[in-house]
Amino acid sequence: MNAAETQKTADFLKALGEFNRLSLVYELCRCESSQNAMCLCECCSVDASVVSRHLKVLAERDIVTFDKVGREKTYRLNRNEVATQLRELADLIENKDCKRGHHDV
Amino acid sequence: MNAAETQKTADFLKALGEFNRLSLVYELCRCESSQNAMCLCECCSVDASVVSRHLKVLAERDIVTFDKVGREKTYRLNRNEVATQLRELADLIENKDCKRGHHDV
DNA sequence: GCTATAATTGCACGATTGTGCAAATATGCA
DNA sequence: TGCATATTTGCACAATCGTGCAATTATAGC
Repeated sequence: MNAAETQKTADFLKALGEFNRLSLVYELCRCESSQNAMCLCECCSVDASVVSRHLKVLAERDIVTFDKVGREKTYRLNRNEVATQLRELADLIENKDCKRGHHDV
Repeated sequence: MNAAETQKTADFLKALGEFNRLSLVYELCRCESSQNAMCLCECCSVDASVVSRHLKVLAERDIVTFDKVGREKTYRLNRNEVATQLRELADLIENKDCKRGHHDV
């Protein structure tokens, strides 16, 4: 596990590991269709600018994707990608394959 | 998903979502046996006090457990618990069961 | 064109966080 | 008892982060 990969995984987890951002993810999880930011604002009681910034962080980590329709941006959760990343980490931690190779740097 | 649960999950992810802490987790992942903090220090180039604090955070979130043997504390990764939490989140996000219940607060 | 709405950006602020160093504490061993 | 080693704690500091507000940009509709 090199440093760059570790950093990338840490950034991914950190993006999810904040209350309002995780709330946004849960909110998007509940929605079958894409949602614009104004709609998502309602799920966490913060300013629209804050939601905008949180969504940007989530998008940077590929946790959400958006389409621009008119003046709105509609966001959707990258369900498969996020779930896959979490499961890969779970597999690594549960250790299917790394117990033997001690200190194989 | 109530606020307390959301906060708990966010705290768990935040604990994993820091470079040196995740490095410690990976290091423990590589080790079949428990490791004391001094040994773990070697995997991230920071002061022993920093490692001590990071391990405390990981222990608070039940990511690692420790035994005290003499003046040493030996840490081990809670593989199953951590993997389970990650998989549960993955399942939730991939949405086996919540798509229908819109706004079921 | 003008106005209303959606979203972003700049700025400021307080809170939290990661860190190193030195001191303190705890324990093993001679 | 005294010294060495493992770990924690107190302190300080810089950096990051989450936030609100006001201003700005982008776009739809009149």
